[in-house]
Amino acid sequence: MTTTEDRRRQILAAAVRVFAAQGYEAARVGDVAKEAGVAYGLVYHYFGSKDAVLEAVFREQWGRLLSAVALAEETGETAPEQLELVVKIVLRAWRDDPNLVRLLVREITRSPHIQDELDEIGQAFASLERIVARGQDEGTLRADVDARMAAFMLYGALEEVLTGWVLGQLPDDADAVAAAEREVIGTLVGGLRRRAD
Amino acid sequence: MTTTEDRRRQILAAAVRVFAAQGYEAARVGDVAKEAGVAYGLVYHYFGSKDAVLEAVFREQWGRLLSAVALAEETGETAPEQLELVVKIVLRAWRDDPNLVRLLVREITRSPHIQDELDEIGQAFASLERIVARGQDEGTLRADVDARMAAFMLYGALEEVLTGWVLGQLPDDADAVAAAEREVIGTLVGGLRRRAD
Amino acid sequence: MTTTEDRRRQILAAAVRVFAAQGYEAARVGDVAKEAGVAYGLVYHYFGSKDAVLEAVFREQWGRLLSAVALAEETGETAPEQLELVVKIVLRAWRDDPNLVRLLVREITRSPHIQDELDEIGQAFASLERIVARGQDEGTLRADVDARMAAFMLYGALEEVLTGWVLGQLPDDADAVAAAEREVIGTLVGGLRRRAD
Amino acid sequence: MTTTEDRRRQILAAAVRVFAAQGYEAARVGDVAKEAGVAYGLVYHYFGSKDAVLEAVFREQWGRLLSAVALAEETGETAPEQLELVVKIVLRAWRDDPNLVRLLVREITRSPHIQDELDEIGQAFASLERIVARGQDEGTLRADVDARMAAFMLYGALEEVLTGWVLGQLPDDADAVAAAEREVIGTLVGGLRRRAD
DNA sequence: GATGAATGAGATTTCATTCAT
DNA sequence: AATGAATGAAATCTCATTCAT
Repeated sequence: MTTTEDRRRQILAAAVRVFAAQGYEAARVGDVAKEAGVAYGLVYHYFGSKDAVLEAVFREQWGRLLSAVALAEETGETAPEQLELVVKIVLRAWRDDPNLVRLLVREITRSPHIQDELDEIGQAFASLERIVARGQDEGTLRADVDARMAAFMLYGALEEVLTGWVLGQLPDDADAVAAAEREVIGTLVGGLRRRAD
Repeated sequence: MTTTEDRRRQILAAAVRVFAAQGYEAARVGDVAKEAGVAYGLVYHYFGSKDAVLEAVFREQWGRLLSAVALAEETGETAPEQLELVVKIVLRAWRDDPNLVRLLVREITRSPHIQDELDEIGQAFASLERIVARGQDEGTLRADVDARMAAFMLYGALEEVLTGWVLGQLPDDADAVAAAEREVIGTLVGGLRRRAD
Repeated sequence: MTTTEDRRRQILAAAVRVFAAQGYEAARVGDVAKEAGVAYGLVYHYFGSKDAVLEAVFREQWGRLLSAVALAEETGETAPEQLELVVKIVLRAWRDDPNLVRLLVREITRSPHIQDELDEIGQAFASLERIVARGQDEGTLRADVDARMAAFMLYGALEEVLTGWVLGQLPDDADAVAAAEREVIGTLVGGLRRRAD
Repeated sequence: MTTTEDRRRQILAAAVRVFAAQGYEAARVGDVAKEAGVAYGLVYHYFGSKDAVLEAVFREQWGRLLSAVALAEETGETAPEQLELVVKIVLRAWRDDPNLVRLLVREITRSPHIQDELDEIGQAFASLERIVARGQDEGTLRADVDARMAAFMLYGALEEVLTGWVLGQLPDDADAVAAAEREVIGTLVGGLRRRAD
């Protein structure tokens, strides 16, 4: 049963692999179909267009990551602790599904196709921004940094670490991933912390 | 005179504008030619292919930025001061040539075929990494962060700020740019500084 | 049914007509598609490129002729009789499919990129060579001619007669074709025959 | 002095080499210029077009060969002896200028560009045809072969031997060339000879 | 005469999308 | 639901020819 829904997921998972490997523009619809082991036209049966496939990946998969981030915001902890949690969530997503993360990282900020329609992305930034703002109110984060700017820096640093892993320019074994977590937290979150001085 | 080299630059400058406005994939060679005010085939006279145009932009324009970064390394100042200089150089490049920065930011991650050949980028990372390592030796930067990882975080944060400007998600008036400089320096370089505690 | 294979043949047959009429270089892929009554891209669906279409013509159509030649070799007859059979087969191919012969004659020498891959042609020469060599062993053919050289002369004479027909420089009505058969046999095969003197 | 005429010959000689190596269609005008060591545009200064270059090669170089053939016709000897002379002239031309012969052989019969304008080629055939016809009148050549057909067969056999040399499929050392002469004469001219029977 | 940059028509090829089965 | 042949617009690239210097 749910064969229909299974097929959909099967194609979506294949799309993640193919888009991650070749980039969205370079990937052909036929590559996705072949990777999924289904007929050419079936991609169009389930999704209306190539764009729609990418959008579905973003909406459905990115959502998983974003809802995790949203959960971090709900925690009763202090802002720095919430930021730490966000860093951990994002970096660990790499371990769970590197292809997905690779795709999100590569295409998300840059896809003219998508941007307008997907405010989920904006929500991630908004979420980070809110956490920072709250921290500034609480007095746990330095107040001389624009909250939105802080969110961008944090996202950028995370993205680049992921990119380093994606492109094999940074070691990505378990130890390195664990160390990266500590280092990003120490540097970024540390850099945002308000100090006694 | 040097008409030949001028023509080359003329086409390259047009390519930067067109690629920045439309994205590399979406831009047609004819658009570049028209923007440069030359005939279709002349682009192929100077560059062998559309790809080669992009590569030339990367190699030649990106090089200008990177050599500026390299100069920062030559300064006799302390590592944190050198890092501050790098941040200023990169962020100010936006003011000087937004189209170029927009292009570099948008396409560099997307072009797998370019990346390999362009070690200039690798050199920028190496430069940053060396500065950080020296700072750790001097005792001016915290030693519990891998130098290469630190370079990635710094680069990523800078890139994302630029991206924010490119996509209009961050304010980019003169004041905002000046403030961004202070904030990135405060957060990132600050986060890497060794503390008395 | 077998619609797929039919379509392939349909395009191939159209290609033979178009290439024969205009020459390979002058013919456009669109001409082939139009002649076949199919869309532009379908040619690329079945064959990967314009070159591949020509190669397919050579391999598949030329093969039919060559296998006929190979059959001549299997006959139990004497070498001169086998050579006569070969002459008849080749000259009659003109009557059966002038366009094909026109194409083969015009393009085969011109296509250096094709030649290497097509050993079918080499096999035709080898076949002729073997027949001649056997005739020399049998004592039915003169022994003071290199067998391979004899094969080349025979092939060349046949090709030129076909070329004469193709280009309208030799009469090609039924009588002329019948006469040509006798004359080529009389001259070439006769010239190779061992004589009592 | 005659610098002008020298330049012309220099370009023509380069064209022979380039056309022979790549084929006329595949060769680019720039290749000819580079091979000649002159500027691109100079080819157009001396010859009006790419076609005109080929035509000049045919007219001027082919003429040398044809006039030699014409001389054979003037000899007072019998037809078979004249044919032998023609065979020798053609095969020895290979030794003198293989590239030229390669070009003539490859393109002459097949160039749609040229054919109409160049009746020199027709004259070669006409010359051969006349020799054969005279031989039939004299009673030295068999009368049951159409004279024009005989000319075609002879030309074709010669062409294929040359092609064999061109493509390296037949040995072309001095001994082989000498043997080829005897063999072609023995077979072709022998095949056309009238016999006592 | 000599140069080679400049032109642009025209060719091949790609690939998202449609649609008959 | 599933298939994959069929379509054709649109892109890249080639190269003979022109022309200003």
